Amino acid sequence: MEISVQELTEQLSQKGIRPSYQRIRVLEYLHRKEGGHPTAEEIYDFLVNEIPALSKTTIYNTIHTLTEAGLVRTIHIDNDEARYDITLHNHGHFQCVACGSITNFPIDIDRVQIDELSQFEVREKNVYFRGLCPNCLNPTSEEKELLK
Amino acid sequence: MEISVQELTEQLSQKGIRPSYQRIRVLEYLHRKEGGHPTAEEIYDFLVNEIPALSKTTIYNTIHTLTEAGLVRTIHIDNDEARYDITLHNHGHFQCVACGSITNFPIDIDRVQIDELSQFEVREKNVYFRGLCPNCLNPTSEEKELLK
DNA sequence: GTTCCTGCAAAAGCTTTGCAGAAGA
DNA sequence: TCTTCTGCAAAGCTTTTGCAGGAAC
Repeated sequence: MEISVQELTEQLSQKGIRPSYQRIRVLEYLHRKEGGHPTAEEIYDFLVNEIPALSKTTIYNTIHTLTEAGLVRTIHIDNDEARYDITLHNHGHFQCVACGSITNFPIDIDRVQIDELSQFEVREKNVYFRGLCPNCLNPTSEEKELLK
Repeated sequence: MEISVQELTEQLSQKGIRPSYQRIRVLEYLHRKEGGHPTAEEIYDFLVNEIPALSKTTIYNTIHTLTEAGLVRTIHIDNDEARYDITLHNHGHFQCVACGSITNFPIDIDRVQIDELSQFEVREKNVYFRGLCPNCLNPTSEEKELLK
């Protein structure tokens, strides 16, 4: 389901964020790539085609703003690059250690209450699994060639 | 409970890792700091006192070796620095967004099975919560002074 | 003798910071 | 006019890489 520019503008305004063109485009990109966990680089590479003067600094600025507002979630699953996604609940991230791909999976973590954390204010819950994805477990004969 | 050098040596040998002095000391440090989630810097700063010629490269080399062997777990809870700990099961990590401290909490994640991941080989499960720790939620009057 | 390990120096690469100009209220 | 935002350039920092000397087997 496409989200309209108007809806995005409202989302930003409701959070007290000035709906600049760059911010709308970043947010729109993340909505379209929902579950795709793009890196800052990927967001930049795509948007710079439409906004030639775009700076990577703006990507970082924007992501920080959106993250603080709770519209975007930052994923630190490995050490290479941070990844970003619009905020979704009740799902975890699986990263393949071979190909690096990230897959969402449902997990009912939002309902989990930890007695030992009763004195803590939990604002964000992340579940990261790592291992091998089906593709890397059973590569096709063609893929096996490439891996040689 | 202290772990002896002999036990550490055996742990390494069993994994096919040559039990060099540096590796034993790193592993020993992580055992002593169990649940303390030290950074590479902290490990280095402590051990360089006893091994003056120690290099940070060796810390990284050693950590990688120990991680691959499954003796150590790497924690990427934020973007600043990786943190390391000896492998423990069934616990999650809570990081305070104010003071940065990391607290372990028990969570029965190892038993969790996700139907959607039946085709995946899950090797590692991490649970990261973020929020405010009790100390930062209710700072003492003295601490409030410091924050001004 | 050969393989593995350590550590120095330098490089790599993501992210942040400083700052000036532009845009918006 | 004053605040906020963007983007260029440079810096910051953790981690990795190349390589040579040394240790272990």
